[in-house]
Amino acid sequence: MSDRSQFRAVGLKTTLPRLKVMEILENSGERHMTAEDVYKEMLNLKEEIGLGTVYRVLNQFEQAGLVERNNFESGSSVFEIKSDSHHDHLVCMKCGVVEEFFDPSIEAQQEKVAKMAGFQIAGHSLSIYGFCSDCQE
Amino acid sequence: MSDRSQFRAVGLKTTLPRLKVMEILENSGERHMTAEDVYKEMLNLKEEIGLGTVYRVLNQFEQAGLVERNNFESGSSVFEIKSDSHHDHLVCMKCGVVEEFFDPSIEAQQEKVAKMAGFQIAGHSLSIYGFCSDCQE
DNA sequence: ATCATAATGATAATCATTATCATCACCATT
DNA sequence: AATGGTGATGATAATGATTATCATTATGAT
Ligand SMILES: [Mn+2]
Ligand SMILES: [Mn+2]
Ligand SMILES: [Zn+2]
Ligand SMILES: [Zn+2]
Repeated sequence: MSDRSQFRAVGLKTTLPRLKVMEILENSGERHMTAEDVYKEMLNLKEEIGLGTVYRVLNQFEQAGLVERNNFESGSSVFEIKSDSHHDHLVCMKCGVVEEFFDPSIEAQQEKVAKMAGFQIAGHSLSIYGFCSDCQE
Repeated sequence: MSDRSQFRAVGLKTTLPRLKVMEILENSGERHMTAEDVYKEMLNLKEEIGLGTVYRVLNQFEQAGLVERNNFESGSSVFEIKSDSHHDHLVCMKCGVVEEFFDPSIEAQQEKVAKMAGFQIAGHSLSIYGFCSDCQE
């Protein structure tokens, strides 16, 4: 479906800033961008936008379930288009590259752990920090 | 060993602020405190200290391996005395209670995932968010 | 085309945290 | 025990990320 109809579906007006932010998230090589990243890319593309609008729009997209926020220990949130399938992350502490993975047995064990503790799971965040193959030694 | 000798072992002078911060981390019921939490508790106990000093000292303790920092998605870091054994966390999204767990099979799977991706693991952060047994319905 | 309403952007404000720096306290040495 | 060099402290200002405000503007239903 088009961004236009996506927006309509979640009750957000179709505006140029929203279209542009979504377009950047979809087309930029980076799958995990900070608000600042999006803003700078916007300027690159000669688009006018306020940084505050980028933050506001990203929050709305998150609320609406269109994007996902992740907090790697970098000080600022990163956003990515929300896909139908869940995944967790491997983060390189040198070059910053982020790899995604999904491990069914880890997911299953989390359920068990939560049940054991009497917790009703709403979500989880698993980030493995280390050095990617290009950044060792 | 005493805090005094712990400090000496990592090259930190034994000062009143450091002793007090460590004491609060050891004796407060809360196992996961923000810098602000520590600061307020300090004031409760009628101790003079600057908030900046709390931040500084907590960072030094972290650097020295005496305390551990965790970033639950709350906006501010929480600190706890570093224990010899690693653990991960279950965080209640309503009352904020934090439970700790250790699951060997999850730990082992993480190693496999990292190996598969060519990553050399340095650490990881797993937080399960949900509702504790007291906060459901 | 009109118009109520939602959205934008410039700006100020907030929040957590860190940097500065003059003063002070710890502790090895005398 | 007194001294002195160096590390530590606390008041304050600064920073970085993010959010709030609000007058102006754009959207979309009519
Ligand atoms: Mn991802
Ligand atoms: Mn813990
Ligand atoms: Zn790397
Ligand atoms: Zn609870």
